[in-house]
Amino acid sequence: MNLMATTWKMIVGNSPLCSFACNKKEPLEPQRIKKFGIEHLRFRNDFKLLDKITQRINVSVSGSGMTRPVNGSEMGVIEDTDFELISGIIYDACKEQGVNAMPGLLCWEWNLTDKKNIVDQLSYCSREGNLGVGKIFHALVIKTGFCGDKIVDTALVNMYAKCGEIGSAVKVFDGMLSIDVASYNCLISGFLSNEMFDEALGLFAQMGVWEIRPNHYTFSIMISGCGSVFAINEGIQLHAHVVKLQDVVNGVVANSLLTMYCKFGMMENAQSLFQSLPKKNVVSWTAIISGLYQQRALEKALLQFYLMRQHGFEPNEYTLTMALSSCGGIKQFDNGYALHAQLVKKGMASGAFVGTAIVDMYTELGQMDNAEKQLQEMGTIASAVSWNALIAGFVHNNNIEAALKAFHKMVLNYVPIDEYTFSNALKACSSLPSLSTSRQIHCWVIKASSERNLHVASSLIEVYGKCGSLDDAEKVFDQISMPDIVSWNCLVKAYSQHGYFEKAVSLFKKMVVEGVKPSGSTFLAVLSACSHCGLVQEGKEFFKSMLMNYSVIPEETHYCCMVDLFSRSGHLEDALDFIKRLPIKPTAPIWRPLLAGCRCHCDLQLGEYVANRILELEPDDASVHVTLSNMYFDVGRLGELVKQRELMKLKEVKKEPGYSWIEVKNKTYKFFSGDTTHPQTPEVYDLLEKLINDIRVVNHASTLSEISTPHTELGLCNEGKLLYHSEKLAVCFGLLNLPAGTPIRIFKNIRVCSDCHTTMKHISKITKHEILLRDNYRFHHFKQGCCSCGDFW
DNA sequence: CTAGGGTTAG
Repeated sequence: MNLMATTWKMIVGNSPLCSFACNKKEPLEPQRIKKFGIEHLRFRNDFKLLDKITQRINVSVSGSGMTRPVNGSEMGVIEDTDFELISGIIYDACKEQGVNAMPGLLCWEWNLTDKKNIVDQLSYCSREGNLGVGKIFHALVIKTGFCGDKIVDTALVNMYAKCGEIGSAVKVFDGMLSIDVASYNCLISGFLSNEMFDEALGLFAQMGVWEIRPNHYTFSIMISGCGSVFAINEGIQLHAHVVKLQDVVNGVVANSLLTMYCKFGMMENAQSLFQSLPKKNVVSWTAIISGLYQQRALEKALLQFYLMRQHGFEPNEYTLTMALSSCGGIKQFDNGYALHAQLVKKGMASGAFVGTAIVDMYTELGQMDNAEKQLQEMGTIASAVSWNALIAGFVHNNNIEAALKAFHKMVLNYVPIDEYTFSNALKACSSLPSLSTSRQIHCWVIKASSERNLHVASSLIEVYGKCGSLDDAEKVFDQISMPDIVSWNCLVKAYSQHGYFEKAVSLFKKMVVEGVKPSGSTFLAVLSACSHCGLVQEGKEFFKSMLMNYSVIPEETHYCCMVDLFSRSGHLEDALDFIKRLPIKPTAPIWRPLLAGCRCHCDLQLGEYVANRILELEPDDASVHVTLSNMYFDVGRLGELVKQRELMKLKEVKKEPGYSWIEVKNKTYKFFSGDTTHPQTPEVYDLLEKLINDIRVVNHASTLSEISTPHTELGLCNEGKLLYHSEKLAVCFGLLNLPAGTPIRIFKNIRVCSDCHTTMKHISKITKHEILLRDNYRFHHFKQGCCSCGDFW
């Protein structure tokens, strides 16, 4: 206990929870006692099952050997000979409820007149959460006249509380003839597990009124409840309380305090409490490891794990999963392997939880082969969670094909699909992006009634946004009852990505009105819309309002967006000025949009300056040389162009992600993606043109991007630039400076003049227009003339 | 009647 005794006294003195010890009132009033009989009888009408059973129970009329249906006044008077009959009925009812193996019921050795047996059965129902059977036993309790017995009634309270029928628990509790601390504990625990913290607190305070002293059970329950609902004040008061009543300080209470502080994130308190524990057990160690783990203090968690082992405690499944996950999180390859090896040795590696944690660890370490192998080794033990971890791993590691394959395999293996699966699979689709696959999954989502799950809905909005199906995105959004910040952001982003600045802003305003505070991502979306629409003034105002009106602190990405806003619109000096006045040291990603702006607006001098700044920060960045070489090409300085290309090649070779591939008819062609306006191999052009229907555009590590029809779109690209154009074919990359993963659109028969392919605006217009006109992905055929120069729009 | 605890998604 790290606080001074006086502090505790102070807290105790002020605590409303500490009143019980001094607040003496009358014991139970007589009315309460009278009431109880009626209360219990009322249950008969409350429960269908109870009715059913009372109808079916025949009671022999004493001495006559005849039976007739029981009536109300005879409740509770059953003769011994009827118990076998009742047992049979209960057995049948249990079977109806799908309970085949009620312990004790099958062996028929128990006696229904035995109170202990009934209590045992009720506790069994509590543990299993089997309300139906519990109610049958309640009926039996009434029949046998055990109601009114303190222990039986307490067991009933417990049963209803644990089965989630808290109202009935309260009823039984209110009807109890005499109440002791155990009954209170059961109901308090029931309130807490049904998320009724205030009621639990009230009941706890009420104990004092009846002069019932809380015991260590009570404290454990209450303290753990405080931890779950983040009731810091109450928790500390209870701690004070426990210190005051030294007789209740035991290991269990101390452990619950420990856990509570961990849940509050008050790790210093937890640590000092932990140090002061004379007898630490596995629970204490687990609590502290878990606390550190949840604070994402993974090194510390791992250290604690090793300390635990040094102190001779055997780690269990729980500690092991946390240890594995920590190794993954902080990329401790060696420790991860060592743990895995030990687990294999102990035969624990294929356990459901530990096994999944191993899968997850390998995905975090980027070793998807090992992750997949582990999943295979788990065989049928592998749960939906294990599969989800694998799929998410593939998505994170940008292997979309493998992610979808794993999803498919999951389905083939009859692993139940859940909301995590949907979310992961949709994420994979949005990386392609593939509208047809997304729609298929959406159907599935609807069938599984998961469309209101926030994660799934947001994934759907995202994927429809990526595919350009803004109507669908909006429809999904409208179905959400309580959209949260992420769902809002997805929708704002969808509109922003497609250049609907006004719509994005009106959504922004709407979310503010509806009381959702915009986040960094919201501003990113809005700023990027400004940037692509050339709205410099609006962008500047939004940027200003971030911190001033919404207290969102701008981050690197926002700075990039602002630089892009200035650069794209030709305000190169403003961009430079903005960078120079940043509160942080400018990074390469902040400089890059300015370099792109220099190219578009033909400022070679500034371009060279910016290029050097980027190369200072990231000497291996080949794309800088690509841009520079193109700029030299533009002004005809071929000597320098060649120099840059040489530099570029040297670096690109080292940096594989600098390449993309185009796969045509199973042949793969490499091309440069650093700057997509860079001339490609003529061979690639020819094939593109000839085999447009077969095109597969592939980027970076992924090996497959599905193109379902020639007019759907997919692909990944950094910058929205015209990749290639001719009279017959134009491939536009992305929607202008959008993140990797933005769709590539393929247009046929577009006439574009050869000058304007460098201007961003025109592509944005093509894209926007195409989307506006899109009707089941039909092409839009452009008229004669250039959209940029010919004032087509 | 009581304490503890892990893995997956937007």
